[in-house]
Amino acid sequence: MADEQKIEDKELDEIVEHEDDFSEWYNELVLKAQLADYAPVRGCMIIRPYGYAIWENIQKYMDERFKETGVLNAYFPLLIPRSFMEREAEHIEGFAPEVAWVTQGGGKELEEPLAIRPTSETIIGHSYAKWVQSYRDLPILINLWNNVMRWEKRTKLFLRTSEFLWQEGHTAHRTLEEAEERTLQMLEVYRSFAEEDAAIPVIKGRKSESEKFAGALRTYSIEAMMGDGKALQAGTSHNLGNNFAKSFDIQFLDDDGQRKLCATTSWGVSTRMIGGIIMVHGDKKGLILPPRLAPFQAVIVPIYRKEEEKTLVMEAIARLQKMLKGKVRLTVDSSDNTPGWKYNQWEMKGVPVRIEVGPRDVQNNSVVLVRRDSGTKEFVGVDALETRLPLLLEEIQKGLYTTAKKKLDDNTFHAETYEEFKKILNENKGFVRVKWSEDSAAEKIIKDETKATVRVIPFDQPEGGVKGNCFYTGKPATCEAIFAKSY
RNA sequence: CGGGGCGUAGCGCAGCCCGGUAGCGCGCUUCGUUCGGGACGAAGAGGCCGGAGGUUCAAAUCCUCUCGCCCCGACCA
Repeated sequence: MADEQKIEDKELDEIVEHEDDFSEWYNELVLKAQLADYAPVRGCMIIRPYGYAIWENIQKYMDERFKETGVLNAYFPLLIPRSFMEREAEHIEGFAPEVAWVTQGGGKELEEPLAIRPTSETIIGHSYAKWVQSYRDLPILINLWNNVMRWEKRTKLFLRTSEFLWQEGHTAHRTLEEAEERTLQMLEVYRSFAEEDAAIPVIKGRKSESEKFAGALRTYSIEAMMGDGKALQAGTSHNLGNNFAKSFDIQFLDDDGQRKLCATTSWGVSTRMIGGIIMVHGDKKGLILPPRLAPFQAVIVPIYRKEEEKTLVMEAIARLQKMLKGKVRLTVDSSDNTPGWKYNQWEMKGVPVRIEVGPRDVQNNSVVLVRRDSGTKEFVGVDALETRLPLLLEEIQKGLYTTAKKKLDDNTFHAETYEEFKKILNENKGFVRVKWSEDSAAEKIIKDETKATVRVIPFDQPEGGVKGNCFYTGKPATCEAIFAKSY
């Protein structure tokens, strides 16, 4: 009887098998790993310290990369006058349905409603117009770390919330070519961040007409494959051409004496990235964090029976902490839970390495290292730990990327015909690569019938151009595109 | 906005059909024994049963109206 009860409780407590119900697995994991919690206001989320620490690491690595390219941080206001929003026709059309408006202030109806920013292109445009007089004022390279609000109809923690944190970069340039170059440069920053720091392999490419940013000339993105085969847009970079410069009158006098319009760009990555990390690397035991972004890269679990043992073990741990300080982000779980409980807890939280220190280890002057990704155990002498642990973290970082890359490759299929395309979508989970004629009407029909959309038109195209016909329209293909269901 | 589920202790739920002093598990507190893969015993603390109206001697339970949340679709970083 007692045993039966125990088994039941254990099952209750375990996360849903993630193959069975990926969505439920995801929700439970976010809550149980204490990354985030639901907020009192529908669609909003509370990011808890453990989740926020991941975001801080993301910020740190991205910010370094931005600054290397000459970008500086600034802050722009949360509230944007309605008239600003309406200046760029496509922009307001695209965003109108999801803007939240402030209509009252100080107990009085406002003369002009204020939008809570869904993105800052318009208010940026207003300032850039003031700041730019001469070609000597260009380029302007600014990034904002802020929050934005979009009244989403259906929300999911980290992936799509009404309010989310992100960075939005906004640049202004002398020529269209320079803007294009910057757009691609930032896309490459995103790729390198995703692949090197988040260990998420991505496909770089261009968005289709229907998927591009409202008001952009061209939108580029990095697309990642989640554990259930769906696509996640992990970052976007937009070449806005002269569109916003026209609407906001961002002009300068060039060295040939001509007044010219600036070309602008914008680019963003959000807390959605955290959702991506969860869905790419997580397993049935919980989260697996890439060492570079993990709040704790290793957790020390002390093991002891008697008080004397405890003293010895804790002393040994204090020495380890001292030795590893500044080299590895470390935490010690000295709570009075049992070791088994701690193992499970920290596996749930995705800490890359567990360090076990017990009486036997103290006696041997060694520790046990356990990898979160593979579960592999190794015994390491205390003296070797200082060099071995950082190396192990590097191995895990690479291993996570390699595993994810293999999964991406293995689950990217090719289809020649629409029949084949539908068959793949029914029987497999993943991306389908096809020859494509970039026909927007056809894209809409395909979406209605299969829920799959053009995620990206990869930069990586066949040499010498695409030969053959579109898998759907039969017209001559203009590119190869990747279709998938998406978040 | 459509379809489906659900609001009872911090969390997960039972009780509701058939009205009669609010229960279980986890967690929490204290003490003791434990501790190398989710320990055990004992003693405790904790609830306007989402809200408002009704019916009734009596409502978590029946009726009406509301509010909120989650999931699935249309919209999206």
